[in-house]
Amino acid sequence: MLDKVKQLCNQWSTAELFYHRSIQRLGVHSDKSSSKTSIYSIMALAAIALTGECLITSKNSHIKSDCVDWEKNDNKIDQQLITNVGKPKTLAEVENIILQFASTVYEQQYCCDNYSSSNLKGIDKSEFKKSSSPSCIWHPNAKSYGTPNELEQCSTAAEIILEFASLTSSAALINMHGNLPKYSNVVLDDSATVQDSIIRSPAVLNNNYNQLPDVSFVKDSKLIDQVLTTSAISTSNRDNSIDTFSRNLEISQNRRKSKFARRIEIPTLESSKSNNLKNRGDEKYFHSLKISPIMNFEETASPISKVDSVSAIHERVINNIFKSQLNAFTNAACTKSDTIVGLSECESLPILDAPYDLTIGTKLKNMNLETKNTSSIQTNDTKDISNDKKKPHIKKPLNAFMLYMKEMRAKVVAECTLKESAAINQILGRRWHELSREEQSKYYEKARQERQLHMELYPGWSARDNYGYVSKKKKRKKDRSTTDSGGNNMKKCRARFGLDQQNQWCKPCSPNLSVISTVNNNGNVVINSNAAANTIGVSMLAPITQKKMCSLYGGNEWKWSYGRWKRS
DNA sequence: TAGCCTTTGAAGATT
DNA sequence: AATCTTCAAAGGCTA
Repeated sequence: MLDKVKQLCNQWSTAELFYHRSIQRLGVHSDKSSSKTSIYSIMALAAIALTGECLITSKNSHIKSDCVDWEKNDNKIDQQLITNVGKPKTLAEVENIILQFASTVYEQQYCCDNYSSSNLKGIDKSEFKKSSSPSCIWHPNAKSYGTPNELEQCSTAAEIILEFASLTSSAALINMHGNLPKYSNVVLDDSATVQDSIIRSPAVLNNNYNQLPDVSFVKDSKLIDQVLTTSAISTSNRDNSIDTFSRNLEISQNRRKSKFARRIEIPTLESSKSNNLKNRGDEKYFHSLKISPIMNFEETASPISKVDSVSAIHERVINNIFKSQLNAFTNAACTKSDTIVGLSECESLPILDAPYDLTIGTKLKNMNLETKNTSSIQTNDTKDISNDKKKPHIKKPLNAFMLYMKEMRAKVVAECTLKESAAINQILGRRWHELSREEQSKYYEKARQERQLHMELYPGWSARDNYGYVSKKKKRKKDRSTTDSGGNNMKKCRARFGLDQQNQWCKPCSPNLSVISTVNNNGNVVINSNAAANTIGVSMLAPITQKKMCSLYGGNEWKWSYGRWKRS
């Protein structure tokens, strides 16, 4: 198991390296809005996965026998892939394979471009389709882009990737020569080509849509089960695992609008169905294949919905597969480091300080930077320095408001044309309080999931670990301001104007939304001078605690209810 | 260039 | 138990 995880990690890092290098060598931009590039990317990724899998499984004789089937095919690429099975390929060899994959696809596309943009009259489309339609690169013998039943079955992750990749490119090409759809409701970019419009077309996407969620070609049900059980959240759907997996795949396609999708105007009845799929561009399939935590997961600014939640879960599921295996490996390596032979291999493994949240890629990128920053922070305390070096900085999970703020910030910025975060945060704070309990509960639930996931990913982590991460200078200043204005002034204003004239209080004393507070676990309302005591997430307008209220006005029967103090 | 500002909530630290 | 402190995000501003 340990060896497998090691190999998986190595394949992982190698795949990423090869992917980027191949993209560079192709001279194409990694612009995700380019559907052509996405196809290249998928093909390259598929080739990488295949290559990596050959390396991994080369020790297994039964796998090797699977590879023998490829020899039946005349494809030179396949020949190359199996040439050195069992021997680690050099960088140049792997890159050449990838480039051949990509160039093959390009030639086919270029050829199709010419045909599609020229006069197709007189050409037997079916014949052309038969001869030029690309085959599945994993199952080259399956010449047709047919129903799932016609597909050979897959049993490994790499096979699934390849199947997706092949279907994606196949679907685009076949549609070019099949039923060319009408795109009256589509406004092309100036730079958009006919080819672009075809590949991005709803019909093409529809075709893909019909194919992709179907995982019937996945032979090994354990694989699906593994995917599902890795998610702590989706366990309730396990009984219907295939459907759930399909839904996750389906919904994940719709996470983010493509550049093209944003330019679709005036939905018509005819296009209503396709508009539902308008975002399912090729890049979506690339997104769906993003199994590397290093690849960016971009967050949308769309409102929270079930779609988003499931999509997020889907992302998490994929990432968790590798994280869980890596964690298992890491823990085993640490606890048994004395007994593991060849531990030096661990050092060559990529450092996957995987972040906790849903935007895995971005987080990882940031965290890597922050880890460097952390190590660069110089203090006189040698203990801190040594600790920083030992531990990568793992950030706190976002709370409900932070999640809300992250999502709505762009919207507020667009509306208010403000850029200063402090001002925007004030607006967001007000809007947060204007939200209904139901609306807020969505974010609380999301935050709860974040904390849960964070706990699973970093079992030993504590918020205490991050104490002192921010400079102590800031702490000193805050302490001073809190003492000066928050403490004494509040007493003065309350004493001077009383609770009935809180509108006369100065800002630091005012029980406005910035000072308010919360109901703690005991039902007491607590002042939130700068932060809150242990809360249950119920924000209410209450300037003082019950205890203080009682001490000020006598008795102990005061209770905060529906926005005002009442004697019980 | 580091820290401030500004928000709410979670959690650790302190009283 | 109650209260205080810190840190999560964000990006313009300031010393």
